[in-house]
Amino acid sequence: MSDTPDQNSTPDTAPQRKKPDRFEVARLVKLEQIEALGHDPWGQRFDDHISIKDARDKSPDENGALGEKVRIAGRVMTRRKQGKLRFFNVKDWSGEIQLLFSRGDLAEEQWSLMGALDLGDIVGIDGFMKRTDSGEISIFVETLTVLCKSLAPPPEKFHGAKDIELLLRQRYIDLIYSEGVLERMLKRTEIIATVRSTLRSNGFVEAETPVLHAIAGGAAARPFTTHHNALDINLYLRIALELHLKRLMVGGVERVYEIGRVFRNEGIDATHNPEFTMIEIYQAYGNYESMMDLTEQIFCNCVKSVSDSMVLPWDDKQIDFTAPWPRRKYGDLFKEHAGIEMSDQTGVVELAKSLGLETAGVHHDVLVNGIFEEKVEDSLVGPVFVIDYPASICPLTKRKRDNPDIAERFELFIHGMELANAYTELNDPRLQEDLFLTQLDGMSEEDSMATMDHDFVQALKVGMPPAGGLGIGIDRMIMLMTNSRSIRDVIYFPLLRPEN
RNA sequence: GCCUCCUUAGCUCAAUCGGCAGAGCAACUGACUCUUAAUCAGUAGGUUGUUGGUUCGAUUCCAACAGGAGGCACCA
Repeated sequence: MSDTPDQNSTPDTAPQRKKPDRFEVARLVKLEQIEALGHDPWGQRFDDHISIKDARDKSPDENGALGEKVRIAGRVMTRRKQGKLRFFNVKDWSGEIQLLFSRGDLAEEQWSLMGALDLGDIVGIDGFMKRTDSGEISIFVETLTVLCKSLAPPPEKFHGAKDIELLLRQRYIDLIYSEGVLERMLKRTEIIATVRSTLRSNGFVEAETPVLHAIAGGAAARPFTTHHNALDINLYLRIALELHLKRLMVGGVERVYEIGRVFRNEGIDATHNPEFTMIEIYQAYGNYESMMDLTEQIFCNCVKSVSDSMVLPWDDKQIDFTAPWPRRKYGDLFKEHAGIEMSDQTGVVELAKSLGLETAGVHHDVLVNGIFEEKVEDSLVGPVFVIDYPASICPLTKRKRDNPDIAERFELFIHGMELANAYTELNDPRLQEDLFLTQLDGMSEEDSMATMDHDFVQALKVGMPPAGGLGIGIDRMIMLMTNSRSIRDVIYFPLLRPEN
């Protein structure tokens, strides 16, 4: 390797500097103008500025009046010329404000510097609060500081960028120029902070468990696989947080949760991204009913953190989060919507066939659940807890003491979407071992969670207290609380196929 | 993985029943001291996603490929 590579011998395959387009060329000219005026086009530390929102609050009330001196920083969004007056709109993450440059009042050098600004540049401003003659809250600029030259042109100023692919690939464009995108993502942060504070106030501690798993357990999903070179072993990206958190409960961490990314190698659509954020929460000496209470508390606190009302808009509908939420038995809902008892062996097979489900050699409860998903889930407006699932499809769940065919499990549904899944956790190691070995008829290995994890069984043998466990799909929860139709609206960088 | 649809200037969109590809914004040049998506006048800006095919001629028709959207399947 040479420190002074011969540029003439650069092979064609070497990465090349991208040639500036005509827009970049025009902006580079401005950049040189800024440098020629003795300014740094890339800016420096800019202390003691206030948010644009706070600046706006300092505005004088009377049109034409000059107010107090302020310092702000932000990105140039729009620009209007009116002879020797120039108006700029500048935005930071708190809001937007108009700047007013006056040729007659500004130093000649400053006027030239302003002339080298482009849409998208980031500027620091010292000036006086002012209301213009038409009443617009503005800053009458005294000193302009260039903080960052933008070399790429912004999207169309009125319609903005509309191309979904562009907005997702260049999410920063979406954040800057699409109405409400940044605000929505900041709400996400606020909601997750509220989840944490709610759990903290209930005595839960946060843990970090491995992302790389030797056995991808705790849920039914196809995992991503990877390889560790030094150990020469294949590993899986986790599909759930469950089994490690339960090991922690064995270890005496009595109230524990993790907010973490999990990975499932499945299809992508409005409610599925290959990597998504889950929270799983475990409470020793609780059960699924205590987890329902906790679920309500978490959701309600989160709603309060982003809204004044417990009723949030959802498309042309609404969601009323006011607790308590109904708790409906799986079997009752099944009978209500399917018209038959779920214990009706022949009836279930006939109904499954009429719905086009494969029935040959398929376990009764698998058919029941297939029918439930077809006939019931979409009609669950909620919020509603569906409780008491068929035990055979719940291999990590404690059975009801008086009925081993029913598992103490609930799922939370809102507008047909599954938001949470919770159990009274199975802590009988011998039953757990049996269930890991049980391959339900008609279920693939991936679907059945029947992956033996001897170490987890060993942990249960050491002894896990009776407990409630709860998992919530954080992205979906945020979708509901921000009226977002797609999971990609609440994830900064959803997965896209790479270009080229 | 399967089906249908989409891809035109930096952005938002037109148009071509197969015959020189057009606007607005943005850019550039001027005029304008209270404007606020859009003042006025002018200039420039295109391998119509890529590669083939049909044709005198393809941006338009056909095929393959790439990326995207919706639906199905899978899943939370």
